[in-house]
Amino acid sequence: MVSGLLLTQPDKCNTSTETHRFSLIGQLSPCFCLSVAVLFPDWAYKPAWSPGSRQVQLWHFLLELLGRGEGGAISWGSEWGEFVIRDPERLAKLWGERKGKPHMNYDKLSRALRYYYNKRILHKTKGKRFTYKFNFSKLILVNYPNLPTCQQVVQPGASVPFSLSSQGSSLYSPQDTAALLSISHPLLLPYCFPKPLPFPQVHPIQGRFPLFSAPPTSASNLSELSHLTPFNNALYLAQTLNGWSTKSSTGVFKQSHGTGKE
DNA sequence: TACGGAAACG
DNA sequence: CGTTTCCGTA
Repeated sequence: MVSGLLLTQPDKCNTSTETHRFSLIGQLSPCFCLSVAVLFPDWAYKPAWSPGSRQVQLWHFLLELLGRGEGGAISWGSEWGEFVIRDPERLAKLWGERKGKPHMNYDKLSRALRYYYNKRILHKTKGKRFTYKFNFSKLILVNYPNLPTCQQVVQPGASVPFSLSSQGSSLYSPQDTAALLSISHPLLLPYCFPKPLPFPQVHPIQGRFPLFSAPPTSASNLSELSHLTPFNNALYLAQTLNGWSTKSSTGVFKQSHGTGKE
């Protein structure tokens, strides 16, 4: 399933300059009753706000707003990972404030969103106005050491990456729904903030989870994986490589599988 | 409303 | 590099 791929060790080491698109990590937590090695894309791994380093990226910001159910400006859509920008200009203003760009507007923000298409972070939900979708479909959370139990992970009523309102929730008891969600899409954990957080402060996750403080920097060999201490690596996101069929309809696939441009 | 090239910026 | 800015095009 995941053999034969370029691997990186998600801790520290900065010797190699090798490019790495995916990183590999240990095993799923026993919580998921599985034991598999999984890959995750670097975009999903990059820390939101490392102490001294990286700036907030737009998708971090979006997840933050979505996670704390900020309301008005943006909210989850009906499908998994889908979100709707309810007030584009307000969202742009918030983003502008965060980035210190007072002249931010939706035109510019949406350009930034469009740059995510090729990076596979987002794609557009066609036909639905102001509606985009995160590439969460194949994301998996693994190896979450401080993970209490599945039930505690996502509480009923917590913000999840799709709206619970109409569908599904009637089928399950709140507890079941919570457990179900945490299993099927645990990725959202870090973004399900119990309360609004002031951004540059210590992320509640950050202290506990190395993932959010130490970006992956180098490549390592499969053999080195044996040195990986599962419990040092806290929260991992994974994506299978064959996921993701976005632009099939239009047929215009710009930079995909070795097909030269032009 | 949405897309994407191009240039510029920090 | 990840946008920001601007703009022609559909």
